[in-house]
Amino acid sequence: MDLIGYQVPTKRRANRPARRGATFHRRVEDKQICPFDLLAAVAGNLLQEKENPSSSSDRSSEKDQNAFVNEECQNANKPFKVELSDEETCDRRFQHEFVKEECQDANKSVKAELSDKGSSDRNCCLKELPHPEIDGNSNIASIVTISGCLERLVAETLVDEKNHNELEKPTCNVDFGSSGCPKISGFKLDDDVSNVKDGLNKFEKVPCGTRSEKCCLEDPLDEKPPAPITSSGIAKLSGCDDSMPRSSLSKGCDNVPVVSSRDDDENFSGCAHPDAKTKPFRQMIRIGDQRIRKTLASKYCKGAQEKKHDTLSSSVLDGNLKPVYSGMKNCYKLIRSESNIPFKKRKLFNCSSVSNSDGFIRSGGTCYSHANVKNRGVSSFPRMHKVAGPGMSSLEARQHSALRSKDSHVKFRIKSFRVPELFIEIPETATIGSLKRSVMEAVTAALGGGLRVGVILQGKKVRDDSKTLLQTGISHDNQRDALGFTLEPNYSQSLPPVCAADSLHIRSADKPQPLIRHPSSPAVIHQRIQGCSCMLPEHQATSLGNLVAGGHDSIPSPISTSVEKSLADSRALVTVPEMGMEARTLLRTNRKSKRSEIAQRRIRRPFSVDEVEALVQAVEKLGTGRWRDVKLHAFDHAKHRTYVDLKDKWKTLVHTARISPQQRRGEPVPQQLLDRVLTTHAYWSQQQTKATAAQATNLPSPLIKGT
DNA sequence: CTTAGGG
DNA sequence: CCCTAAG
Repeated sequence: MDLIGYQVPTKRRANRPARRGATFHRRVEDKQICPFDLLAAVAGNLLQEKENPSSSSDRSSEKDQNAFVNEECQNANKPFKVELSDEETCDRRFQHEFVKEECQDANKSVKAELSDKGSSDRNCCLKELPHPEIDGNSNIASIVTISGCLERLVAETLVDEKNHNELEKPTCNVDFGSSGCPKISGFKLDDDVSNVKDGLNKFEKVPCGTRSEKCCLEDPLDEKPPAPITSSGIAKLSGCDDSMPRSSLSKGCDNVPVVSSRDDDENFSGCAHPDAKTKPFRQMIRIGDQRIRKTLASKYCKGAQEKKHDTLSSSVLDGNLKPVYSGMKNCYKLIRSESNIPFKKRKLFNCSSVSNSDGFIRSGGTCYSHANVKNRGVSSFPRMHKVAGPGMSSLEARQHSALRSKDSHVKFRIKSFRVPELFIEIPETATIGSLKRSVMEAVTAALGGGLRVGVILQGKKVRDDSKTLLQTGISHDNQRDALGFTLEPNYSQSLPPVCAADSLHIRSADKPQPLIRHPSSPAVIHQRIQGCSCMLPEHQATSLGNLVAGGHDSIPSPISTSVEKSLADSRALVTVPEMGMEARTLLRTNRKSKRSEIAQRRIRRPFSVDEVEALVQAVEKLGTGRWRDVKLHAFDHAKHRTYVDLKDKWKTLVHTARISPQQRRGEPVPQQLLDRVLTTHAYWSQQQTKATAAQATNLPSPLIKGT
């Protein structure tokens, strides 16, 4: 479940369903909307829709219009308006809560300390954003999201061990951000570690997926200090919205179905209490994504289904997990977490998604690690790597954690890089084997395509490779908070591995639901299966079971595992991005860096000789101006080959045929074929000319004829 | 949505 | 491959 990374919206074209999506994205980008906001908005919409199903369609368009407009809530009139005054706010709050829980035993006064900050922050509102895709698309076949797309690496800087505070700081600092609240120090968990551990222990047992949430808190880079969850805060929250669909977002501490509606206030507040919090919080954390998904799902599913979800989630989560916590925060948080990708979380995602066979187990481990991290995270980083455990997939690149020394050296620890998200679209009728192969291809392509590392500082990409760290400003502590690494795919991939069979569309039963997972990519939408909601439980359970139980045996290939997971995931809740997929990785340290997102281009798939042959044959028959027909005749099954692609290929073939063999690159095309290309091209060109001439001649006037 | 072309 | 203008 956690596998899902964020999804980055991709631009799509022709076959690609998603031009609109692209537009959407652009808008987002243009507006500089932050992914989180977007996510929040989406969540909000979903929720809203849930509440007002009838209006959803109408609204969608409306949303479209308004959508990203606001960095603030412009839609005051909207029934469901949630605003996020501050992205960070949410996080803070979230963290804050977290902290509280953790610290409560210890009697830490985090709350108090943080409180001042908090007042303003508390309002976490989701803006209403449009999620165009949601409305529109629905029929997407089964797309599997293999992995989270972005992997972010976070560089952690460690402080000297000497200074305990320092150690803690990294985490805290990050969280708090440059804003630098001294208060953060209050955060120290060291003392409390033991207590925390207890909590963590539970945590550890939990399935990995859920855990990721925790990471958020830890994520040094992204997170800000939690806002105090003081009563006022709570009040605010509730205040946020009457309209706010908290219910959907949050579930009470109890098992109330997410769907349930607005009774959250109580729950919410309840959560606030330390007692309740602890559990709730954790649960919530774990549930994280699931929760969200559930929520979304819930919209579509009514009543009974909801229960299932809950059940599911609980079962999945170990039973202990209850959907707790109140919603907005959670949702938001979740959203954010993904977007922010606390590295820890990412890690989880990575493991699950990308990792191999033991993926799950592994991820479990990861989670574990998270837990550990948490404990230590606060206290000491060193352990982090432990978490990774032996089998991290190749995908993960671990690095050293860094301690900043006083000397001029800057050390970084990169927990892991994630493999860009992979999307696979495959017919439902495809075999598991083909699915595995597809995944393999996708992964291979992704890895083989080349990745590059990007450095992000203070939310900005550092493009000048010649600058020194010092010049860049990385040498300072404060800097580290803002330092991030990204793995940037050189290409985007959309795998049509199973292209042979076109993807089938989702059955009637399924309804796609769009979710936005990835904040950074504004328009990521996932599709969910309506029926799915019901199914979710099963799927999840199944998936988990499989993972847990079967993990290894079924592990033929790492990829397969991940795929399966993802599959399960997708089924469960997940949404699948509509279109293409993008793979990209992004890391950003500061919250604002989210924007950095890149639309990726489709993966390059050189034409095989067979394809060229088919193309030539089709063109010989149909001519050069009928690419759509050519596509239909010869590449109807190859989803990844659009008529534009065919046209382009023909263009290049003609060019290739005209140049000397020495100048040709790539897989050599039989000269014979090239000859046919030239012949065909010449023939059709002539035909075209003739036709034109004839037209001119016949229709207009003799004048042209003369010419 | 298709074509046609330039990038 | 992508992006766009045009039809």
